Amino acid sequence: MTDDQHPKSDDFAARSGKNRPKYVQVSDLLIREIKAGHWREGERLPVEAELAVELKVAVGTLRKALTLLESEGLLERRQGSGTYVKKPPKEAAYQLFRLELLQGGGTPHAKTLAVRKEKNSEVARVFGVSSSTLFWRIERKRFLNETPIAAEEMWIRGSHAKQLTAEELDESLYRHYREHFGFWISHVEDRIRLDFCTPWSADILNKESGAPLGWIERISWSSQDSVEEYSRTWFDPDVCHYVSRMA
Amino acid sequence: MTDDQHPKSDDFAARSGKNRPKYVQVSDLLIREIKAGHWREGERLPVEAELAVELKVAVGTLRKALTLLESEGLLERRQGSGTYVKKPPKEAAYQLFRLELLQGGGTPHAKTLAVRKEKNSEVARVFGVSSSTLFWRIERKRFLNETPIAAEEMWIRGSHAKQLTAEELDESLYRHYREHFGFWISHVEDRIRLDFCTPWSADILNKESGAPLGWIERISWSSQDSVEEYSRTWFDPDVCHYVSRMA
DNA sequence: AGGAATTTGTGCGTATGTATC
DNA sequence: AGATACATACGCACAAATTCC
Repeated sequence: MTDDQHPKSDDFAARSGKNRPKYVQVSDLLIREIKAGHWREGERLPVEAELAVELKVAVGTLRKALTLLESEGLLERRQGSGTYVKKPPKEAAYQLFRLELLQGGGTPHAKTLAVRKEKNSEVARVFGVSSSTLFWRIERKRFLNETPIAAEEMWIRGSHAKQLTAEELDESLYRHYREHFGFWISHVEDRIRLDFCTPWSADILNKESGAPLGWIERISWSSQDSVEEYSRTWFDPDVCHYVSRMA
Repeated sequence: MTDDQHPKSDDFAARSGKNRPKYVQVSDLLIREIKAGHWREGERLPVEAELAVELKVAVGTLRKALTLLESEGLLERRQGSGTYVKKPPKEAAYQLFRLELLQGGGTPHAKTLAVRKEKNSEVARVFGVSSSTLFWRIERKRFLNETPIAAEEMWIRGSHAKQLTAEELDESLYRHYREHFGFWISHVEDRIRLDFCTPWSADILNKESGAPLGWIERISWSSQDSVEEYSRTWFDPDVCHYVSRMA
């Protein structure tokens, strides 16, 4: 870290074309260190006093950077204990799942029905790649408290795995992505429409063909803002509904 | 503000049974001042140095309190200018509206059909009040780009107005609440289900009775976490869909 | 247009409280 | 109980943005 109190031409500022405050530069530096694997998930960082000396900044400045990173979810700070690299949320497996039983709640659960590699020009358009690109297509049946509630098909980039079978896929695909493919979903966009039972969904949901269904089309992005998943979920409106909270 | 650096028995701590940090006490104090109308919306607060002296805290401590209040959306701080009491967002009229045309987008627009005062025990339960409480019930027709897309009925507390007619209600009820009733909606929860055209909704949406419809049940809270609105929206799935983004 | 005054933002350093180990 | 580590609090100097003349 450069020691000019109000930097005007250090490395980062020069590259980014901006005059970023020193505490932001420090936080950027720490982000790079963490992503480069300098500290592992869950590992404790050096204590503030040490790190401040090492980076040649005042403790207060370092603290501001650490606080910023904590607010962004990359670090966890515990008084009396230390500052830790935060693990991607383990319990967040179903954090982005928005279906609930009509009476409220329910524990999500999924069963993989089929996995195959294929091309799909419509899906390729969503991902913004060439229509000859191969995707993994995964079909699943979803439950809340053992009640079948939805049929689902999803696509991810074929490049993530050479082989992929139903057996090796986790309950939570999001966790599988993180632990086996090295990325994780940070935000999604859902469109909820109305559709009708096809023979496929009727079979899975045990409904008569042609009955009305809720239909969720989801695009999922990684924290780098790249599209990493596209999915379609047909849910049975007799047993569940979609819940959305916003501020 | 008490001047013990690490307060152990000031007014607030005594009342709350906790030892709150001084900067939190300061922010609590400022919240009370603002709510009491000591400073109006948009008005500038005294400069940091003055306010710090007045409250008998260090400037840094005051700054931490002000930063906290800014993060909570009560204040706005502008370098070189001052610290201002934030006005509730004007442009947020349709911020919480989540229906879009199937092809995407569309400008929201609403027409009030009927307004009347009535009791409704089901609605009273949502508000958490006695079932004999009177509510205003407002029926509206919603459009996107002049296309009729939804029929809506909503309830608000009867106590907000003695009289209320369709003519005096704004396009945006949320704005009307803010400007005439003195509260505003800060967060909502939607449940999206499937329903079918009733004679009423069929008439408004120009559909045949019994056709499937999307159904949104919404509970809206003010920033004080009190339920202030309950609404039901039936939307035509042939022309629009519900969109939800989350991180 | 431009410079001075004002006001918040950044940065430094230190002392002490409080939670954890 | 003692050592360690983060949290709070104080105060000062200067930068940057805004305002005003």
